[in-house]
Amino acid sequence: MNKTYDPKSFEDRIYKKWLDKKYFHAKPDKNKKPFTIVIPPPNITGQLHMGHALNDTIQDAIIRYKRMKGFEALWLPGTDHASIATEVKIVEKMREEGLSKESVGREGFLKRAYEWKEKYGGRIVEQLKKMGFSCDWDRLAFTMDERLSKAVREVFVNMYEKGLIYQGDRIINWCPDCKTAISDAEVEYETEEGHLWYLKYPISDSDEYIVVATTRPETMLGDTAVAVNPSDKRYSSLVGKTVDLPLTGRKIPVVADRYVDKAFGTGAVKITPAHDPNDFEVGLRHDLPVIRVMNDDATMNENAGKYCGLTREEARKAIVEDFDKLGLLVKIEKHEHNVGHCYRCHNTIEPIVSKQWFVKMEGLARPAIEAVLKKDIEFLPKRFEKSYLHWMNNIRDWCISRQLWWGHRIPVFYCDACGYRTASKEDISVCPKCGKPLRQDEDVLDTWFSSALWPFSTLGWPDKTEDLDYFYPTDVLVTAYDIITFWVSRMIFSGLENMGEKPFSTVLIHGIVRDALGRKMSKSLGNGVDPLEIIDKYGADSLRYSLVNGISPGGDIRFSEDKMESYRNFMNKIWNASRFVLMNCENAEIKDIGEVRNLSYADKWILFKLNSAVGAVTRFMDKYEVGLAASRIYEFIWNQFCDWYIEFSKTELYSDDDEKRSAAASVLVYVLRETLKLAHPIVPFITEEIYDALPNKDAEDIMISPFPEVNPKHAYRADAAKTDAVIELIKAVRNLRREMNVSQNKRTAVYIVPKEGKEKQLKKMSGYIEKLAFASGVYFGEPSGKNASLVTPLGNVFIPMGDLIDFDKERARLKAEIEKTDGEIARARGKLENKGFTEKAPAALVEKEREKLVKFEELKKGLLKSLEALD
RNA sequence: GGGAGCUUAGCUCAGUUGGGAGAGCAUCUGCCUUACAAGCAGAGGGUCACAGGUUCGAGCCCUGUAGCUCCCACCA
Repeated sequence: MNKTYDPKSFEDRIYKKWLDKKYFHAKPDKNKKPFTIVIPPPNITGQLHMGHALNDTIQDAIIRYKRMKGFEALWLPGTDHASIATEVKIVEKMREEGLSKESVGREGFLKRAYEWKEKYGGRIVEQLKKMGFSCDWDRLAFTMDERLSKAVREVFVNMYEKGLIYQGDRIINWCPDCKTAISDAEVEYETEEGHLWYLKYPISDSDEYIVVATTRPETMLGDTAVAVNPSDKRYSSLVGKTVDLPLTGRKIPVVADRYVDKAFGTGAVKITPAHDPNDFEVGLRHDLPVIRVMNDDATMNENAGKYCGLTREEARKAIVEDFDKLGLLVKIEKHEHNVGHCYRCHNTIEPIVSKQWFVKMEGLARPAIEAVLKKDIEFLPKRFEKSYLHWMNNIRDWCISRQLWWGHRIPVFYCDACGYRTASKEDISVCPKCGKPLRQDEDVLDTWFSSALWPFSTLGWPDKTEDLDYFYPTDVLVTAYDIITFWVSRMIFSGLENMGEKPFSTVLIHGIVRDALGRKMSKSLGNGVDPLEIIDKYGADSLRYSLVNGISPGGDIRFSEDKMESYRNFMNKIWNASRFVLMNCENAEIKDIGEVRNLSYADKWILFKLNSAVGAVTRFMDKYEVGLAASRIYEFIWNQFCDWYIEFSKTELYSDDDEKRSAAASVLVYVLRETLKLAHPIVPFITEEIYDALPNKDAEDIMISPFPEVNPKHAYRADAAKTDAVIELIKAVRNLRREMNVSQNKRTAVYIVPKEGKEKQLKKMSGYIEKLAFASGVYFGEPSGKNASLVTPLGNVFIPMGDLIDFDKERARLKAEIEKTDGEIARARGKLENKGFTEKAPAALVEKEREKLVKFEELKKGLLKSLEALD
């Protein structure tokens, strides 16, 4: 083995081995229980980023754990066509070549899009493999695969026929740059410094005016009413009258509507149903006409009269100037407000009335809410249920049509000749009514429409497949909190509606990966970190460990290279501990753990500690607490196995006694093997590489070995406690030496006067004490002369240090110890004198406190004696 | 405007049924001890945001306050 951990020398080789042996492939097996995860499909636009690395490391840890636990574990991978995101990128690229969508046409565009998919979809899969993820690549899915597209059409047509999908003229969020509708969830609001214009609208046939306040003067050309609050006395006389809308020559009514806030602006609002969502609602209530004054590119249209052709910004300027000229501009105030932006291109959204397809949400939301309320589906951590429920409870119909080309084309066919319209699972070209040619809807579906079906479309639905029967519903869905509404909620109602069954039982939420300063990683900031570069530098296992160690569900994590180094060091620690074990296997007979006789205290100690680590890690993994499992493994490997057991074992390994050597080496091999298995779900490469070199393997490869179980034969609680006490003694001696400024390479004799009944264990473990407390020898009995001394639960310890010792220093140290002990005694007494405590606290706790008091009183006695001995 | 979360060592964060405050990194000191200097041994460092309350006992439960973060809504 190499002297240091060198991941590049084995990671790719090991991944290839797993692939060759088909270990990732799952198939229905009646003798095993299924465990299924579907991957949140990465977009084909991008490459692997830290968010994927985190998300998928959690999933891989869970799926590998379940696989080792004997489940038929399926992790189903795939990619998302990401309709708008991809289309934006392709258009950008075409623009660089001097091309446009129009110039290449729909077919030419789609050809390019599929080429893009081949190139980038393939790249991201390769990147996932670099991370060591155990996805079943035989089932790699893509949202626009023929199979998945079939599911999309099935769902669309079914819902269309049930009346759950309808087409309507409604106000939607329009992105003038992407030239498509987007859903409410795709709008991001940002606070902007704007203005509030106060405009005079003359009341018809009078000298009166009503003043309205608006942030969007250019939309006044589409005004079809002025609204005031019904209870607003200032305006009650005007309700029912009309105003002469300036610049247009139209007369529009003054209406009363509760939506108007009396306190804002002038308490009078201009109503533009075609360009404002609230106004649209008001318009419906009062049956107002809808006048669109803008084109799809946000320039003014023919309804804008002389302003036709201007951009919205130019029109605003011109209209305000014209109002001013007419003496109708009252004032302009600064006004901070929120403006919607497209989540893809970041241009300002224009609310526009347009004909779009919608999913009727009310009936779909109800069972989706129920499923969570009755705990059919559980969120981890629970608090995210609230935001899910809040969203579901306030849901509005989902706009699913997009004026794009890249995506699932809406399967609705129109006959222009006879007006026939139908949704069809198959492409049809001739009108069944009149025989004339049919025209398919030009639009495509929202990208989330297909990802909503992911948990079952990837398993073969709508066909009744064996996979679907066996693996659905899936078990846990792992995702960041930022797509709960986009994706998780839509999978839930889609699963319930189409499968009649929830898509998963648990939603495990994690946070997002931030940079070292806590900022979101983003392209514009340029603070993103490429996981592949990190893998290149530190290895995939180090990266995986750094991402999950210590995380808690729902929490964000910060990424820094400092952390990377410490986890790389941990990998190196595992590597070297293993190297030590393997080196010592060479001249000792390795027996199965059940065959080893005469286990030492240290052996029993580590076997006991292993058991409790296995128990804890299992409990954590069962609760999907990967972060806690990782920390527990770290602690066991470094602080127990390496720091203590390996050091203990050296006294046996370097002895002449074959049997002792064999026992120690056998325990080392066993504990290492079980530890590697414990860690394998998180750090698969290094554990596989080492396992391969191990004698006494329990499987062909670690990946398919059984996960460690608590071994009931190793319940050595009492023996472990004895070793713990010796460890405490060793630490006390080290501490004392250090305080006395004894150099580490200077050995000192250690004398022990054991307490009643402690002599046997101390004698048995004196070799450990000698080695680990830097002793020249361990002797029993009290040495003559003056010494530095310690009072420990096992007995009094004396260290004669001759001229080295600084008696004043030792006196001061003992006095400080005594003072500390006095504090402890006072604390324990105080507690025990408190009747409330002795009467109400659990008896065991009170007893424990009594024991402590006795212990500290004895300690003080011993310390006083030591102090006296110095005089 | 509504909701959620956070505030613990210099930094990043754990702390799961309330019973003597933890880790990693950083800092300081000493060690090339034949697995590992990507290491070993030791040390310093915290009124657990603040104020009340419940309790024999609160980092943990309740109420309030302050600061920060995020989500939802989008009053023109």
